[in-house]
Amino acid sequence: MGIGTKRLRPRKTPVQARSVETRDRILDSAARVFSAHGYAAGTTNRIAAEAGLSVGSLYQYFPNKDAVLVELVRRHVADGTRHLVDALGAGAPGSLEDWVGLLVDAMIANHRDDPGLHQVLFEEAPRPPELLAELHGLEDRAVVVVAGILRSLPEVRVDDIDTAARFVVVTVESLVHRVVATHDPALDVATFRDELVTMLVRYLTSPR
Amino acid sequence: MGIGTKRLRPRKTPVQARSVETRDRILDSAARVFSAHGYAAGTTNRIAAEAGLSVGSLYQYFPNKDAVLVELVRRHVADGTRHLVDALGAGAPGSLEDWVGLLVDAMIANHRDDPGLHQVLFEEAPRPPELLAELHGLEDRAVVVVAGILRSLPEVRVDDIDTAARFVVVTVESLVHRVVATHDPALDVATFRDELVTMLVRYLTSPR
Amino acid sequence: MGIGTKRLRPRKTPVQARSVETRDRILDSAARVFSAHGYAAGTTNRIAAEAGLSVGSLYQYFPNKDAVLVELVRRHVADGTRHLVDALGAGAPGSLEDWVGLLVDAMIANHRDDPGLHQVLFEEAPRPPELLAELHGLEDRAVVVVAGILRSLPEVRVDDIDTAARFVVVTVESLVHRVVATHDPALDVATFRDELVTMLVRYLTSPR
Amino acid sequence: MGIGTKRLRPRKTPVQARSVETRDRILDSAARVFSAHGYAAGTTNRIAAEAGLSVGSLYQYFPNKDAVLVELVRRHVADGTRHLVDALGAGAPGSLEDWVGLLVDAMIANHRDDPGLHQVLFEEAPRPPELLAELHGLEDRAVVVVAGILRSLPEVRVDDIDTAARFVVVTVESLVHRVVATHDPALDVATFRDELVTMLVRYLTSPR
DNA sequence: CATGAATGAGGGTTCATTCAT
DNA sequence: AATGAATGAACCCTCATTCAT
Repeated sequence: MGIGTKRLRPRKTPVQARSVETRDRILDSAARVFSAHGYAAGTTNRIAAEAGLSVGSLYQYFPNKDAVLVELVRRHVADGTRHLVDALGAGAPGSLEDWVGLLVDAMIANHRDDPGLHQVLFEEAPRPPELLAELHGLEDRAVVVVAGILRSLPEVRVDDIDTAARFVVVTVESLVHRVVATHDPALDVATFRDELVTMLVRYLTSPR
Repeated sequence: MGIGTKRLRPRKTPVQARSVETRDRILDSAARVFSAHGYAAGTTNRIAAEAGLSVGSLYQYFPNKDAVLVELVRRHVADGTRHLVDALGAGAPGSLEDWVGLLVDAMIANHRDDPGLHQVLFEEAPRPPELLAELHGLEDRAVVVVAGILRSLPEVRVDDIDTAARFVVVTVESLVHRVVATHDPALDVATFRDELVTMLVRYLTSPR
Repeated sequence: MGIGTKRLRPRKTPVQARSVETRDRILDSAARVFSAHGYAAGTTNRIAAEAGLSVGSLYQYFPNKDAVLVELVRRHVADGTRHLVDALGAGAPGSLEDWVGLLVDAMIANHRDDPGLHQVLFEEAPRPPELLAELHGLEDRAVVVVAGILRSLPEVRVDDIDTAARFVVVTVESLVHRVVATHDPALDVATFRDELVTMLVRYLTSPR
Repeated sequence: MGIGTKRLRPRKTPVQARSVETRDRILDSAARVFSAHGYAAGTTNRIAAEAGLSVGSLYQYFPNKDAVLVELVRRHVADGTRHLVDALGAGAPGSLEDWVGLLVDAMIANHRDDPGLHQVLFEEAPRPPELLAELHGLEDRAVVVVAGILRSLPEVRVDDIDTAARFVVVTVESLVHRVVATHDPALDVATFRDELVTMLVRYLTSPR
């Protein structure tokens, strides 16, 4: 399901430690190369060279260029998820504002790691359907978590918590992406963060 | 002014009706081709063929592929601006909610024309600095307009109207883009629109 | 003979004054364009534009680009011949050294008119066989003239006057071309001229 | 040094025997193709095909078409230099006439290898400034060598040996080029050679 | 497993030439 | 005669992918 297509499945399931390490090295250099040169100019030769390998070797770990991309996205998403889980799962922050702040900060952190790479991965590069499906799945999980939190907070007053949760997730993701990726000189990240938190809190607590 | 670089300036300034028409036909087919195949696969030959011309003719109207793209963006932006001006300038809608609704609807209309094209134009394709500058200029103008409206409405309560105006503009743009471009099965456009309006109204009117 | 090929014959024999004038205008601009941009970058469109015409009109006076080139060479050669005839036919200069000086100076004058054009015409551009034949014919005529002069001068002592005459013609042409066309910083034209005259005089007068 | 521009530097410095061989094969076929078709019609595809390779391979050894040309010129010049050094360095030929004959013969040999190629290389094709500079350097070195020889010969009587040496070098080069490259039916190479030697000897030995 | 030379389809772009007006 | 838009073959070059070693 999803990633089952033969075209994108890794050629070998890495069981030996050495293989895993090489695979990761390739992904790391792919990240650097894409981030620095963009998707189109991120050639497989460049990636291999950056990893200290020959192209041939790269093709023993990934069936084609897109597979590298997909794996990169997957890794990036996993990192993001970990950021979020770590942040939200750390303890009971108390107020809604605290929760929302946590959410926004985690998302910002996630994008800040490497804005260039993020832009390539989520805008410039072609995203095969299996990737989109996976991203939607991730969004769904995030919505579930957020909905759970919202339900636990008495100050939250919305008609439909699930809808609100999804809207919050999408909003945070889109806006953070927009602000970190675009280098908008008119928008300072700190004040942006505060306005975003304010907006979301008001959205979730205003009386009908 | 703006895109003054020789590299991207249209090759002939069309004065005769025939030329203008051909130019537009090229842009129309470019829109269709980019939308259907993406930027990289949208070859100049394909665009020309789709327009019922030969490549050579395309290059009599545009100095290179990127210039076609730039012109397309510019046309798209002009359309969007017209949408907005028409909507906001039509009359005095009265309440803040009406105004915000107008803004959101205009933006949705703008994206709905051709979501695929929008995605190519603003994400996938390379955007030369001139274009980015122009887009920032557009955003600035929108912020000025919105700030003017906010200032005229007594129910608006924010610390800094300019910051709020920019935040509103960016939010509407980003979220509408996200929802219309991405085919998120879990997000219905109608309810999304209502939630967005609600959120913005609350953001702008809640007591501090 | 020679220029009889259909491919290069001018499309119309210009009988009306207007036509002749336009033809010349085209050749003039071709000269300017070739000289400034080289043969490859001297496009027919550029030539026509420089002449204040459309490409279509150019093709009513010349069947193709090469025909323009050929005509240009022919004109250039005719000018050169006139230079030479004027110089050598002016009167009786007397000594061999005077004659040789005249020959060399005429050749230098001929090249100096437009070194860039000369280089394009005689090096860079493709020279169809009919052109080569014509140039050889020109050389032959020059050899005859020079041989006549040599024969009339008592100080000339060579075994075979015809061979010597041809050798002189070729030498003058080649060396002048070389020095004027190439911008050799180590070779001053004035001293070069003197050395050349000296060399030729010695060649023609030394005792066996 | 010399051709330092990135644009023309060979793509890989060949260290393995295989690579060197392929590189040479490409240059050889480039020589054949340029010689037969001229520069403009000597397409990279044709060159690659003639070498039994695909275009892609050609571009692994040379960054662009001009780089092939430059390398060809350099090789040609190196061959010529070797010809000359071998000839002049072989021993003490004795008389001035012997020396001059050696020089002329070496130059003829150099051009005879492939007259067509020579014409393309030094006339038709675009010569980047780096190349011109290098050629001037070569000329300078030749002038130094010739001047040294002239100085050692008592029969030489000229005012300025350096000027004379340069004049001799330029003359030999230009005339040999002219005669070998042009297929002048009226000029037999053997008699041309004798006349040239005669002329130079007289130039260098006649009493003032 | 690794290497890197080789492949070749395909892309952007130019320009001599034609032809409808 | 003149125009200039239109044509399209041909060019240079790139890069994902393969394969002999």
